[in-house]
Amino acid sequence: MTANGKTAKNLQEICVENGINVTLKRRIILDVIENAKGHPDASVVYRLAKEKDASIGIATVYRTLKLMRKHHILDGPTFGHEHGHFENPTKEHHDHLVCTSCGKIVEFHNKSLEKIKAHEAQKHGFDMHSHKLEIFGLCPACSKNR
Amino acid sequence: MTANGKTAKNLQEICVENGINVTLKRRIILDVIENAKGHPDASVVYRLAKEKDASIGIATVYRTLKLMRKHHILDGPTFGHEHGHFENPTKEHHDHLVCTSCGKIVEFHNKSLEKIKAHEAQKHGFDMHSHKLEIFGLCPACSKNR
DNA sequence: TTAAATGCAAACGATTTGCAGGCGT
DNA sequence: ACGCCTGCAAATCGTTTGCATTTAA
Repeated sequence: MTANGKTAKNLQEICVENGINVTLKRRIILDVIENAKGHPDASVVYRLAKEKDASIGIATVYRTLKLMRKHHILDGPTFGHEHGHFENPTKEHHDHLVCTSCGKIVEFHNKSLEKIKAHEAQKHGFDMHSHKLEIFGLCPACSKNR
Repeated sequence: MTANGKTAKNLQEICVENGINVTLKRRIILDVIENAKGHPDASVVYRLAKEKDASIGIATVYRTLKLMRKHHILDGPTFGHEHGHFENPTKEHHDHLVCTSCGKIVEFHNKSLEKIKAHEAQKHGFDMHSHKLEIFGLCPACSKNR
């Protein structure tokens, strides 16, 4: 947030600050992401970008997304925790801190958090049967190495 | 089967309650998951299961895990967004209620929740850069149809 | 001119599926 | 005997990479 209370930076500006060369294709991809509803995946971005510039290839989309991740400009659930890890539900519920650099996972439990989850579900008329919270960031060790 | 529904059930019991045929191979896989440290993925489960029964194939592991997910017995990333969805960090954060029956998604925002997230990250020395909370259950409409 | 960026297609790793054989009831 | 369960290998899906070409500073 800036002093005037508005988030002023767009993705393109953030890229420039990070020394990323914002090419035409990359600009199109960034535009798509900024204007996309919800949480698009690579194929959605590809489709939307292709509507604006039919010459864009899927590889460029992936390469651009990866570049953004590397600079911590974009991130998302599966970034840093790529595929199918499972949880044993017979253990007591806990939430996760996930290090996006080394993959380290720290479990924690917070009663107030659980209460709020239940409350939000009830508030929207949902019959909750499970929930998952993941917090992504840098663990102390990786944080130090920057 | 457990005498009362309150004491800790193991995965095998939960399967029986769900009408799942617990075969020898499946029992081995369930054992592995219950005793595994941390958050194993399919290949880890496969490796550990194979130590107990060398004839187990990777396909059986995947089929078993999928079956568990279908019955909401195992929780995994597959529950929500399977792969590469990402979030535009310039937008305001929100959490999700996901209906496991019809797929409906309701977004919500809760300031206390956000505070607790930040607090937990800080408490464990994590430099948080994103987070995701998903609450799974039945939406009002699907809840009514049961 | 030269390094970075790109498209295409092949490669890759994780997961799924078709099929033929096995097992339990 | 019948249908569920399984292993194997091939297929599929999302993602990455090698290479030749294009682009832009």
